[in-house]
Amino acid sequence: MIQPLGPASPFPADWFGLDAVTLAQRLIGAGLYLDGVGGLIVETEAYRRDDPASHSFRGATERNRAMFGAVGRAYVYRSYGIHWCLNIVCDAGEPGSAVLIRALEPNAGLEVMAARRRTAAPRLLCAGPGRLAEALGVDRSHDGADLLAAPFSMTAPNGPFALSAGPRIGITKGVDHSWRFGHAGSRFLSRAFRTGEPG
DNA sequence: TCGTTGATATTCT
DNA sequence: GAATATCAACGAC
Repeated sequence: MIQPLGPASPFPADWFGLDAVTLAQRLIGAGLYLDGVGGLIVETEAYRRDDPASHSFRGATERNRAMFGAVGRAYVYRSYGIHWCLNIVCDAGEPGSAVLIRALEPNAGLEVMAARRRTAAPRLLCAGPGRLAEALGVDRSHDGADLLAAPFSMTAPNGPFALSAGPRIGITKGVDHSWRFGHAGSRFLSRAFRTGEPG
């Protein structure tokens, strides 16, 4: 569990101007809430414009247009026809980057999440991008929404945290990058990391 | 605990 | 038509 060291402080909006890999690491430990329901980010993945695994690789389309818009906004897409997945758009000079939020350590609105997920096991509420979106109530209506304005809110990480890194999950291209990051040893991850070292 | 598989919508070829 | 940034149910051990 991530132990709070003090009161939550606002998330620094200028971090959204960082490149996706850096932001993906800094987001670990940050709070993410929708209508007050959510928790602390424990797992992320970075996707860049020049990255064959990224939805933005072949340029802007109707689906991915949020990735080419303002930073700090949500990019929400349908995964495998069933699930919604939530990204945070960022930009280090060239549009088309985002960080996929893969898992939260839930700490607010546990009852609401349990009802939406039809399970009360905290470990299974937000462990995976599809589960996380279902628990928070994220859907297409949130595509393009500002993560620092209602109904969303974010808090700064109360770190530093020990990070794990490894290859991204579920992709067939760009597998040579270790752009998946997590809070080392967290039990709320979608999957364990093979090594404990950041990369 | 592990591996396999079906469900399902949207995008791109 | 094929592929997909996933999940849960199920059966074999």
